Amino acid sequence: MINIEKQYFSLKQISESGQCFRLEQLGNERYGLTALGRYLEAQENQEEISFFCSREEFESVWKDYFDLGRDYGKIIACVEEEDDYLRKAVCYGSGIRILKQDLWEMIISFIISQQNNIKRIRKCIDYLCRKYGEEKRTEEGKIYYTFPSPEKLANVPLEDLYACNLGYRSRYIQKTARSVAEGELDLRIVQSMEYDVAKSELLKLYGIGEKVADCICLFALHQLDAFPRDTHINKVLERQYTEGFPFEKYRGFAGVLQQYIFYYDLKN
DNA sequence: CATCAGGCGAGAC
DNA sequence: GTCTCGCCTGAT
Repeated sequence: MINIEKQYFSLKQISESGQCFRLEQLGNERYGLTALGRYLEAQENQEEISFFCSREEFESVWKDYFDLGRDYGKIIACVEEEDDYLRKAVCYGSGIRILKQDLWEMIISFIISQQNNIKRIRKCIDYLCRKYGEEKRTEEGKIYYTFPSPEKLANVPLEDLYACNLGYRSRYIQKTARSVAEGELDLRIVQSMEYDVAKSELLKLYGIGEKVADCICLFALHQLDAFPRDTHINKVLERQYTEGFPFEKYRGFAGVLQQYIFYYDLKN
């Protein structure tokens, strides 16, 4: 078991912020995360978070996944004094971090997210994993399912995708899975591209537009300049930033601020 | 019963 | 380039 001081780190807020759909609350302070082909349980109280894994696994996998090498206090400190709205937002969601999630999983997850709510997105992804993912078992006997590969999803008949309640996104998922499986887009190469280049490559995939491409850049590629604009964010920008959001002042981490704003708006 | 959820592609202009 | 429209499904 590994204990982490809970400064700028809240599993509850990360889970609720809607960037990760497979981090679920199991009990009052207990969380389960399925990611990177693994399963991790964690416990969170006021002061600290306990990870139930070895020191080695924590150091080699989860430390990077949770972006623990970055000082989010420094980002929060950059928020302008006179921007009351943003100061309230970062204060309210100060435990949010931007995770480094799997690229393929984020591509499909955020295709599913369009015109959809978090509860149903989770349900769809869970169903896809149970049906087409690989069944695994932890040492403690917990059964979990990995995220299905591009090859696997490419071969699922359209009607079976519809049966997963994916709706019109079924066609997007099938076409995108086939594009990736056939090597039209090499995901390993996308990982090392500049933000603008990676985004334009993602936009070529069927079912991926501006908003979804930015979500993928932010939550998988860790391109912190990506600033996904959904209906909520657009309303906030119209309401709070009639002169325009000061992107130039927050270069290099505007996407993190987007998450604070999204979360604050979602919960208030 | 209507409306809306973290949009997108296709077609018109 | 910009605009409009239709789209699966479940919750309210």
